[in-house]
Amino acid sequence: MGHHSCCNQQKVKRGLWSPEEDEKLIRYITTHGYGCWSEVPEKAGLQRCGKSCRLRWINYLRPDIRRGRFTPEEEKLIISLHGVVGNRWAHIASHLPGRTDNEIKNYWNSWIKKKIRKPSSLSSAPPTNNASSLTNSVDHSSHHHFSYNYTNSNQLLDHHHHFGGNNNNNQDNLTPKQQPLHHHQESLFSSTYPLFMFDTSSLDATTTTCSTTTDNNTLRVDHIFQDANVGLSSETWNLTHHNHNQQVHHQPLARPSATAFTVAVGLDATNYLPPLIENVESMVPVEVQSCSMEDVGDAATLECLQLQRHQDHEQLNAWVESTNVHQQCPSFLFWDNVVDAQIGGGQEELAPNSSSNKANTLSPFPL
DNA sequence: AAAGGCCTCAACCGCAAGGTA
DNA sequence: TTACCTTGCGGTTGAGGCCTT
Repeated sequence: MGHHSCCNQQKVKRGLWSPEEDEKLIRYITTHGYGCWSEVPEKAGLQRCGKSCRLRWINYLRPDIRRGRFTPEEEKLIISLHGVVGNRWAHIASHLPGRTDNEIKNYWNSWIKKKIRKPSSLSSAPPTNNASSLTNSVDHSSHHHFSYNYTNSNQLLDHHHHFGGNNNNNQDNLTPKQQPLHHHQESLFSSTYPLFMFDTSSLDATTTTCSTTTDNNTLRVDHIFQDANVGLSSETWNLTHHNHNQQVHHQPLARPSATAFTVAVGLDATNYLPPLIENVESMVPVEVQSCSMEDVGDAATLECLQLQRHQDHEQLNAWVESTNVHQQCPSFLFWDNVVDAQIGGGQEELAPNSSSNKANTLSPFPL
């Protein structure tokens, strides 16, 4: 088994840490800090690699670590966040003070297994998927594709929405086994729904819709946004961040073939979760760039988002009209209550490029 | 009581990104 | 520009404890 470059010394110890090692590491870190982890083992008198020391400290020894069972609140938050960011455990952990990504990851994996093995607690639909299909779904999300294979697990039925340029792939085509999905959605959504603005130009039937193309009866859906307890603080939304995020690495939010999902703005500022804002912010420049909305510009995008956040549909419609966003980017689509529409049936066609510009203006989905 | 399966979680591995010389 | 190093992240493994039969 290969070793890391930092761990290729013969004397490096592996495996569980002894109390003595812990004590050495704690003593060293508390007195010297950990400027360079690669130097820590030597200076602390440990026969470990720096990486191992770092992991031990971060996941176990640091003083602000919080151990013990997850509270229901934490659990809810994890579920919600996982639906938003997928397997980005570090990101999720940033919302849970004292919890580590490793802990959350372990918890999630255990939780998944537990739910899989308890089909009786799941939906009325008979189980049609096994653990492997679920594992696949997790793998998808780990690549930040937000492509979830929804099993019959009620717990795992993350809220999701489909984006249709083609209603042939909508719910009408679902088998009876798949249709109860909306029931789960309803139970999992709260009353406040996020609002979306995204580019539908690159969408196609195979990548954007609620389809039945995957293994067995699994429903594969591009997951955009699932939890309503996600808000955007206007204070945090500024062009500085925006510009910054244009330079940083963007995690793709859709499959590479469909750079569809751009802006998700929560409406409930009271449930503001700071790190998610970063996520939201990071989505915007991608679309701004891809849509060639130079004339609309960053400031206008900001304005748009803020209007969305305040649910000021009238002003937002005015904004849409004034900026000629439809002409410049006809594939942009705005809507709110997308979730509501999906829950409520959502069988209407989504027509981002319909003859009427109204179809692209801000109006409840479906249009 | 014993054995086997299951579950939890600490730790490791590989990879990618960022920094720097 | 490139190579190397460090750090951080997510996936995976495996030891040990717990549970079931």
